Amino acid sequence: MPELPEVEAARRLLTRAAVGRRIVAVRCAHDPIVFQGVSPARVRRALLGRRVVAARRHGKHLWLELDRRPWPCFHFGMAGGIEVRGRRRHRLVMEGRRNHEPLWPPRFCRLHLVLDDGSEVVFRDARRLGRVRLRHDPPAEPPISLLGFDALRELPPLRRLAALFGERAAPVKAVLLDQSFSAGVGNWIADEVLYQARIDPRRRAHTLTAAEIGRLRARLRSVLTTAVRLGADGDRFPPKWLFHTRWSKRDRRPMTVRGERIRYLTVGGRTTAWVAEVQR
DNA sequence: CTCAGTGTTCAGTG
DNA sequence: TCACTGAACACTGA
Repeated sequence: MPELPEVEAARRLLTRAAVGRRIVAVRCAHDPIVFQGVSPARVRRALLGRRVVAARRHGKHLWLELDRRPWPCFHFGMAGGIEVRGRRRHRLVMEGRRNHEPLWPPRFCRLHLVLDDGSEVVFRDARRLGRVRLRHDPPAEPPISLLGFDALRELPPLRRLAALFGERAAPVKAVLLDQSFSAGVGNWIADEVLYQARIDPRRRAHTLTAAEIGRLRARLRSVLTTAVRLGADGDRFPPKWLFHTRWSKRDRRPMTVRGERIRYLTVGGRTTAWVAEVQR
């Protein structure tokens, strides 16, 4: 379920588990879709024996900086994630594992790394919408070079953000979802931020007032920092968040905890939850 | 059984 | 050029 907070949680997990470690074994599925045409042999050659220097992220893209290039770059698609098994303890980030599923490596494992302290790192992706690429200079190469500002670390100052919105006629939600605009914002974050900022998701971006953009910016920052602080664990998100309606969408009358009726429509090709009485 | 989905890309349309 | 639509990808869970 990967948007920026989940990818950031995975980055922090990798930082703890893998940075400073050497890769002593590599198991790689033969999957030209997930691996973007790169053969398992090439992946092995790139990773085996390397030391991990850092784990980096931009938007929803994550990569490992190694002591020699190329470096592996990950995108989680709709259902991908990183799992780590420490020497002693199981650690599980993204995908909820079914109860009583003792499997290791986990189902849908695409890439399996063993590190020199005995811990293991797995990239898993049930739907195969995720990607693993090898890059010599990730920030300078696509797809990462095509991304806009990282919505967590690089949120532009109000004036600049207003100027960027001023150039766009598309619905504000579509603009937020555009990764070449704000990298890392996905469907639930866009809905959450627009709800909290009280802005109708269909509003054309260039019609937003300075006050509205100010609210949008403040809510984007607070939603992201809160979600990251809570380890991207939706169960711990504040009860007032619209996010929780994701799980009750099939209710006859989905409501927020404030008793607001939630409506659904399609904006930017995506299902959009919103509250008509609040968002203008 | 059917259908939508926390994402992206591409072809086709207006 | 911009913006939108639908399809495709492959699987899960409601």
